Amino acid sequence: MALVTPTTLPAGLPAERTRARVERVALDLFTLRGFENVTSDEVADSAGISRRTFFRYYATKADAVWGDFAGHVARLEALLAATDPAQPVLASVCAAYVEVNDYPDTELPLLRERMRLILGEPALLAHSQLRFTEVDRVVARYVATRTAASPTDLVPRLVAASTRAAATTAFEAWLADDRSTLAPHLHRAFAEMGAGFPSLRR
Amino acid sequence: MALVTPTTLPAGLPAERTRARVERVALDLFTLRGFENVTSDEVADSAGISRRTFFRYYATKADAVWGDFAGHVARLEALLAATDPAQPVLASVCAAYVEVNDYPDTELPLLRERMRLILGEPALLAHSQLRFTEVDRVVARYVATRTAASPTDLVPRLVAASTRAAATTAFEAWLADDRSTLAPHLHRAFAEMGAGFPSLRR
DNA sequence: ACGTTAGTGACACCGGGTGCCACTGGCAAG
DNA sequence: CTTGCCAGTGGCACCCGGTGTCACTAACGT
Repeated sequence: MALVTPTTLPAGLPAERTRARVERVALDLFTLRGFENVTSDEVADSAGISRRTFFRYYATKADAVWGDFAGHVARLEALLAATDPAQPVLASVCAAYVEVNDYPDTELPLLRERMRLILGEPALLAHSQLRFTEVDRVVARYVATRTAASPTDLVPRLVAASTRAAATTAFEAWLADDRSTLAPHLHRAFAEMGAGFPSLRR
Repeated sequence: MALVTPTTLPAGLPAERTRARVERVALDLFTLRGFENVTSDEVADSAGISRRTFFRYYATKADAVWGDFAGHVARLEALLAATDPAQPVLASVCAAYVEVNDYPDTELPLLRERMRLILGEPALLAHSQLRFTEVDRVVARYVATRTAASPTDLVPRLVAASTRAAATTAFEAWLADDRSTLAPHLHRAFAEMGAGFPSLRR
């Protein structure tokens, strides 16, 4: 059959890096021709798997874009859990956001491609709401424990929702400028918000 | 045929209140059995129109839940445009949010049903992101003009995203307590955020 | 009486997503 | 080695949301 990368897989066990390959193919196709203009059939074919198998890997066409987002959320949760209790709550959340998004340089192009799709393609933007809800729950839980409140109370939810909004906005600003790095935008957004938007007190 | 509310419509001109009837039927069915468990066929049938016509009224099954949201956004925009320039920017945005959501008591049950669906049903929550983006653009434009910035700059976007996050959180808190009114939650959320979350400075 | 026009419903079609089943290969037990 | 189990796969049929097309019908102006 194939010498290096088999296009047709053996029907029995899957190749080890199938997921990674599918995600690369999906990202490239979506970036090239737009999320809505690429059918899941095409992605599956290009990755050398059947449509049925594609939907066993990813519950949704959109999910193929997100990579290991559950791991991302888990990392954030771990960072929050390991926070110094002496640090103010809001600062802890912002710091955790910054740290969890501190990717090595080699992964930055991939991250850009991913986020450009997620924030730029309407269908993916809509889907993102569902994914970000997981983040919000983690943050709200943390704030709740730190302030002896319930995760469903207004303040924990509010902190979760607004820090996430700030992070998303920072991402947009980052994407808008190809030469910039993410961290400064995150810091600026969090600083602005944490100080009650001092730059427009008039 | 029917004496009061014809189930089958004349093929020529539509009944005047068709849209209103469809929306009521849709809201009730979705609330009763869940958004995903009701097909657009059922909604159309129950409203006495064909599926095709349903999708001419609403681009999406989800859109049937939103009523005249474009009008809502337009009202918000008008409120912002009519704001006293002496008032601080952030305060103007918050005040506009409060005022545009000041519904008469008679419409409150409807609003609750609507928002409970939108924030509670995953598919509708995802869809909401697309609708809320319209709001964000309006708010960002206003902040941009007030601060002599571009609507795509970080601060205008940030203000839009975070005030909207605060408003959404207030809605959630309102929905969680059947006996409460919306305005106090909005005020609390905006006050918390505008002051940089003073309740967790530790 | 006539053509125009807006709105309607029926039909066929596409694409995302799912349930079901048959198959294939690896692996452990005999 | 053979047998049987098992996870992962692909094919198929199906459901549902959404769209393009077309024929029809009622209201309206001329």
